[in-house]
Amino acid sequence: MAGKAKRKTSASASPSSSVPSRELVFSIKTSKGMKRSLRQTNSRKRPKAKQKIDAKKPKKPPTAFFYFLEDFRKEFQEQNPDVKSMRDIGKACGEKWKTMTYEEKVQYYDVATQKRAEFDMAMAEYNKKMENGEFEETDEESDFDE
DNA sequence: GAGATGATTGTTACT
DNA sequence: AGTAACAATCATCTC
Repeated sequence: MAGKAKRKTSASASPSSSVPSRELVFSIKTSKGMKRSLRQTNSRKRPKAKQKIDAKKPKKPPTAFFYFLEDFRKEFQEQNPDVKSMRDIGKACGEKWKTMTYEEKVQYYDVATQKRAEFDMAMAEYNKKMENGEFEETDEESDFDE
């Protein structure tokens, strides 16, 4: 296990240090709600929630919020067995998420950041294969000989 | 009965 | 630079 921290991205968590003050450059600004607003304005177009089975393209890793959801959901169900759907939980989770402090959220951000690193590598490999022509994802000219 | 949806925020890719 | 779409999950809804 020698330091495998090969991330050169801005994240560079550098957890090896005691990290008294995790200098994470997360852009947690108050300018949130904007994106959602746009989506809502345009109406979230969701043709199908069914995820496609694109084994070639690396799926997007769950965000910090989702990790928090996973943990929060368990506790939430215990405290609120009446609540069932994830929708209700999501609302409660989102509300609490906003109340959470940076330090509390940073835990999940850190996990998400690592996942992002893997995703980045997976994407790099995916792109690399693409160059090799392993996959013909691009529907430029599917008619090869037909 | 089986498929689709809705709700939450965050991240990513594309234009 | 900004927007559109998708990531997990499951009760509920629709046909």
